[in-house]
Amino acid sequence: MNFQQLRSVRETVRQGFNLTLVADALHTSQPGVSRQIKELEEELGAELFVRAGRRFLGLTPTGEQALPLIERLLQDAENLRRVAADYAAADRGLLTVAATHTQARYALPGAVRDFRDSHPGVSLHLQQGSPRQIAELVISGAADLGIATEALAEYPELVTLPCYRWSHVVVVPRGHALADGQALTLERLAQFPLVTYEPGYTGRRHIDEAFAKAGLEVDVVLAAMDADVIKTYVELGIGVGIIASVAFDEQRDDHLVALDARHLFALNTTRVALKRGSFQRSYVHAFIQTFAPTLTPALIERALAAPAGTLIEP
Amino acid sequence: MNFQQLRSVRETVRQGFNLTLVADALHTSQPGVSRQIKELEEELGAELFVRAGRRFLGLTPTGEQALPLIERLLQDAENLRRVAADYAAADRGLLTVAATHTQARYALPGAVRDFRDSHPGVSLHLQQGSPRQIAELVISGAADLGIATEALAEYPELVTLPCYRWSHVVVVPRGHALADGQALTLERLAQFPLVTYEPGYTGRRHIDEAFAKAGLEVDVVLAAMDADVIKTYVELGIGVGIIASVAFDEQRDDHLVALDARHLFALNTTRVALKRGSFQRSYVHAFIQTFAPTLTPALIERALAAPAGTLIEP
DNA sequence: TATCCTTACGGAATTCGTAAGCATG
DNA sequence: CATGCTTACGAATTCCGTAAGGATA
Repeated sequence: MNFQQLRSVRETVRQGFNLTLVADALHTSQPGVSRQIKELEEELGAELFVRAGRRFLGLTPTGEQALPLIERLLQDAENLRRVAADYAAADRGLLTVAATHTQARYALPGAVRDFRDSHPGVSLHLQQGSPRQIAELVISGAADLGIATEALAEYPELVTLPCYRWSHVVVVPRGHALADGQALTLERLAQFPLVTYEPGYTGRRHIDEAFAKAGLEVDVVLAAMDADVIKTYVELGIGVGIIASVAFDEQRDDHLVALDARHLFALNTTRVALKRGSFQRSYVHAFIQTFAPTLTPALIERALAAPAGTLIEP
Repeated sequence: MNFQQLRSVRETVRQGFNLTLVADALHTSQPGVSRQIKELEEELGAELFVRAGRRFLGLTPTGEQALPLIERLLQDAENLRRVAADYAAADRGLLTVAATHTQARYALPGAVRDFRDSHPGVSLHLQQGSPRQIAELVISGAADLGIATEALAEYPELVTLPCYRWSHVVVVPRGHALADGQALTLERLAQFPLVTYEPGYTGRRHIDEAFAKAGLEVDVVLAAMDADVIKTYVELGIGVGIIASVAFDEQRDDHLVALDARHLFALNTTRVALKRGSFQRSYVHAFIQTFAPTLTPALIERALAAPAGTLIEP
């Protein structure tokens, strides 16, 4: 039994049981992968994969039970490397953060600046994507941590912890009818065409839920993945914008007016996600605590070690 | 990184940092072990062992943190083999039970007979030893499970579960002064020379505690590791015996009289011990449930997966 | 017939044990 | 000077990629 065999098995599942893709992903030859799997199965004395002739179709019951062990073996091998790397040079390395546009653009800059000052030896990579892409990046190990408001908590492979809560604001051009000082209600809002986030992004779910609960039909004339795009179209008069409050900047956005909307839409919680069972290097802890001071290393380590389903929060 | 390197590290710790002993234990050459460790340290970029010149003295902080990961890696490799073996031939294999003499002689025979009938393909090895030896056998992997009344719960590497409770009896030759029908008390007992178990065996702790609590000095003229020896000397008139109630057989021991002593000494709990984090083959679960029907596979698996310190009992 | 896995083969790299060397209590 | 780890070296094994083969949708 060796790690290359285990990697081949894990990657075969990840790549949907296509050994050719596995070989590409592992930067090796396809017959090599074929051999790795065959030799592991021979050593174990049991087949891990269901085959139809020469095609791989899925996992056998043995494979189903073996896969979590294989995942943990490879995770622990990675953890071991991290432990050593952390002792060898605690303040040098690579930190890959996966975040949504909103986080990367509005929430992270402060933490990134502070972290770069305190950890000049760590090179920081910022990956952007949808919440689900972020989750996959963290699960696959391509990113050390993910930050998003949606979806992350749905993945049992991830440990998520709350960073901060925020609400939406409504943005309109100066002089817009909604900016008349009267109370903002869902009913009034629903009378205008709206410009807001794509479904699955940045609290869009809470927006839809609020209107649905009030029995209101709304006209979303334009949906975008980030607040910059939304604000641009609001400035053009296309409709009324609904964006995260952090995404509004009094000075930069002085053509617009922001109207508090926390009484209209449920509060959102932005969460950080780490791969369950992973060991995190000290600078990863440092970064998270810079971003969300309540998330101490001890708390995070406890959450990482807990089995799926356990609730550990500050 | 490969498993042989990890095995070398684990064994080096187990063998007290003597590579020559490690080589023997792993059935390889001493320079081989030396190389495995060196290459792993080179790959990790950190030293795991503290050296004084050419001698190994102990673990570095890196090594201290790495060791639990290495242990779990090797355990999971073993677990993977067991999963596969169980699917390949669930009813064939080797079951090694480590137990004290008392358990092996008086408690286990029924379970062993039933298990042999139901699992003819499993060859059963019975290892005997002191509770601490039993614990070490299970921790090292030389035994699948351990059964004893003492000490097992002290090892964080083990998961222990209660099998049954029992009390002591006092045994005397027929016609002995204590067999006069009057109530048995610690005070009366303390007037006679005693023959009982060695310290650390079969509830001896509760015997000592009872006398100590009553402020009584006792004269243990002979201590033995098993009830057969004790009974033999009681028959010879050397003293009054205190043994586990299961160890008294009305018919076989008809030269002796057993006097109930459950009001004198605290109840004892015999426990089964498994290595924490291990996967157990189905016949191991079958054996345990034959011995202690309350210990279901689901319960045991939950206990095995729990971190040290968690209490999971029926 | 294109896709996908297995088998065959040969060179390269790795592995491992023996023998010799060296430091230390 | 005996113990215990490292280094050196050569043989054996293992590993891996290329090329060819066979099954299936």
